[in-house]
Amino acid sequence: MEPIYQLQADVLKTLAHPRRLEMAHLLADEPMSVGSLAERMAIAQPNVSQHLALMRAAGVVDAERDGREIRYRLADPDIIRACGLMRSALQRRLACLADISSRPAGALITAAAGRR
Amino acid sequence: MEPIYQLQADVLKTLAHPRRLEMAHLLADEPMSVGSLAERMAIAQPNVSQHLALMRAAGVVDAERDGREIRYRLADPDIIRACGLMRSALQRRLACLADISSRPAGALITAAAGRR
DNA sequence: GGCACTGATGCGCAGATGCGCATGTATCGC
DNA sequence: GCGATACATGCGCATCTGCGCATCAGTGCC
Repeated sequence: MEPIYQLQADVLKTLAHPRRLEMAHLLADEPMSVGSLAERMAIAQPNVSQHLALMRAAGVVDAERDGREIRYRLADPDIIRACGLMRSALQRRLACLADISSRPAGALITAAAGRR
Repeated sequence: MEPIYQLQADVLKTLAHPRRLEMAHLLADEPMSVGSLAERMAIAQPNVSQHLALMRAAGVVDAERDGREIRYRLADPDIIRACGLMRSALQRRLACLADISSRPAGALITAAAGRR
């Protein structure tokens, strides 16, 4: 199997979590400290730290110490750009769904069931 | 939390597996039956079937019966296009790495993070 | 109907994930 | 050095995944 699939799967797995996705989104706007992220997202600091450690290991974000804070930022904007494209596609799909919401689901998002 | 993050996380999670990624890649080239996929990828048919079921539930692929075969194809090429963009970005990173060093493959990701 | 073929599903197990919680570690001001 | 601040890490637990295996279900052909 092409190694690129394994690498990409690792990166995707890292991004495949709502909170990490939101983190990436926030960090795309501006670099931020762990505490700021925890506050903005209203979740526990150790949890934020763990997610960031994963993203760091996958090369999605970079960390840099700044005084007693540690500022995280996106390591590769291209990756998150691709993410943004996907999000657009999904939003089109959501809009389309909302448009004809009374339809035998079929192809479109059984995950729409996921839309809670 | 924005619901779009949950939806996208579900799709990403579906794609975050080397085999499913390869499947998506193969299906992007041409629609294919379960058996063909199993043969091309040299993995067991039930395994292929399970992966396809997941991708189908996430709306990544569509299924259509054709005689006694069932042909799968990509449901939303845009999503896989975004995937392709990400892959390009990662390949650039790989190339950059190969340029610099001959490290053990396991260190690739973190090394890549370090290199940027 | 009977049979071969194609694909789906159920089961069990080993390994991975996400989280809360408590605790460890590095930096700054005094 | 000491305390406070800002993150990281280890642990335990409930849950989820991926896989092999055996088996079930739908279709076409005789």
